[in-house]
Amino acid sequence: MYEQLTKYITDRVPLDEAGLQQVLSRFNLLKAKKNELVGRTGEPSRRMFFVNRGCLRVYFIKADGREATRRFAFENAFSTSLTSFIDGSLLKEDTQAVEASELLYIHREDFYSLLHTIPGWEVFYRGFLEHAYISNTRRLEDFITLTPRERYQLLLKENPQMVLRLPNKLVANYLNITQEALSRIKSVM
Amino acid sequence: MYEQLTKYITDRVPLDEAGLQQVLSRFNLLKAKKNELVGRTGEPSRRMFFVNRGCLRVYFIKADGREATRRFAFENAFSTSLTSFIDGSLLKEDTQAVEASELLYIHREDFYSLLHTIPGWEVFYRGFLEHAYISNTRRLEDFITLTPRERYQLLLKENPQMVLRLPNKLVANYLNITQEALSRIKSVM
DNA sequence: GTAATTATTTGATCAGGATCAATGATATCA
DNA sequence: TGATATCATTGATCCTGATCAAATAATTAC
Repeated sequence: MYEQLTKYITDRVPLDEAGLQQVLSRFNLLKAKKNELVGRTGEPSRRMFFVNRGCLRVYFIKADGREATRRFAFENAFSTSLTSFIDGSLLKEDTQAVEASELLYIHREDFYSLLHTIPGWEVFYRGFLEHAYISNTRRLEDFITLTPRERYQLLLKENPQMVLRLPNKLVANYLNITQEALSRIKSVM
Repeated sequence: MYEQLTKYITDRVPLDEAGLQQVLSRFNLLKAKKNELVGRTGEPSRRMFFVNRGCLRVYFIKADGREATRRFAFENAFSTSLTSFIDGSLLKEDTQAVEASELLYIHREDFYSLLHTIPGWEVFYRGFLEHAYISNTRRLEDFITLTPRERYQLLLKENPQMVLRLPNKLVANYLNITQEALSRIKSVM
C-alpha cells in the first residue's frame, strides 16, 4: 500500500528508516468512486493526496458558474488544493476523482508537524513547492504564448496520456476552450 | 541602505541580530539606469533583487520575437527570475529596470548557503516560495476567467500604482493585450 | 437490456481583440 | 532647445474561438 509512496519520497530526499516510517504512518488510505469529490469548495478539510491508482482533477467554479480545471494528477503524483493547503484557508477548489481511485492522504496539520520533526521533510516540501511553482509558471506561459491549437498539440506531445485517458470535455476544459473547439481542432489535425 | 530590507525580513521571520547581520552582509548595492537590464536571457548569473527604489520588470521573449511581461516589482519587494533561481539553470527571462532604480542583490549561491547556516532563512525562503506560488496561481486564474477589460479593471482596483506609474505599453503587455486594445478599453470606461 | 443521460460532432452566426495604417502627443538626448 | 524616436490614439478590416442549435454516439443507471 505504501510501496509507490515510499519510492516517490526516497527518490527525492534521503530519509532514514525511522523518519520514513514516521512519515508513512501519517498517511491514510482512501478509495474514491468515479466522480466522487474528495475535497469541496468551502470545506475546512485540507489534505494532500498521493495517487496510488486512478486520477484526480482539481477545478474551481468561475463567476459564470462554469468549471475551470487547474490540473490533473495521475498515478504516483501528489495533488492538493495548494493555495488553501499553504495558508490554511477554506478550500477554494474542488478535488474530484475522475476515475475510481486509490489514494493516500495526509492532513495538513500532520504534514506541517513533520516539517519540524523530520529533518528531511522540510527539503521535501521545498522541492514540492519549487516544482509546483515551475509547473504553474510554465502553464501560465503556455496560455500567454500559445493558441488553443498549439496548446493541444503541446499537451498531446508532452502528456499524451491526458489526451488518451480523459474525456474530451475535460481535456478541453483543461485547455480552457470549449469541447466544440477541441473537436474541430482534432478533426483538422 | 539596508533599512528597508531589514524591515522586510524581520516583518516576516524572527532572526537574531547575528543572523540578520550575516544575511544582510551577503547583499550588495546596485544602481541601475532606466531601461538597464540587470539580468539577461542566457546568462548564468542568477541573483535575487530587493528593490529599494524604482521598479523592475521581468519578461521573456515569445517565439514571434515579442516580449511578454511576467511581473513588476516596486519598492520593498523581492524579484528574481525564479525558475532559474530555483534550479540553477541559465536565465530564461530578462530583468529590466523600468525606472532608475536602487537595488540590493544576493547571489544564488549565497542565498542557498544561508539556508544551511541561518535557521530562520529556510522559513523565509519557504514563505517566499509559497507567496510566489499563490501570486502565480492567482494570475493564471485571472487569465482563464477574465476578459481583457476585466483584467484591466481588476489591476486598476488592486494595483493602481501599476497603471498610474507605468507607460500604457507596459501595462498592456502585462495584461497580454495590445496597446491599441488597452487604449480603447480606457476610452470607453 | 433498455431507457435516460451525457458526450461528441457538425453547422451557422457573432463578438472581441489582433492587425495594419495613419496621425497626434510625449519623451529623450545631443 | 530642437530633432528624433517612442508612445498613444483612432479607424478599418479580419480571424479565431464562443455561442447556439441539432443530430448522433457512447455511457450510465436502473
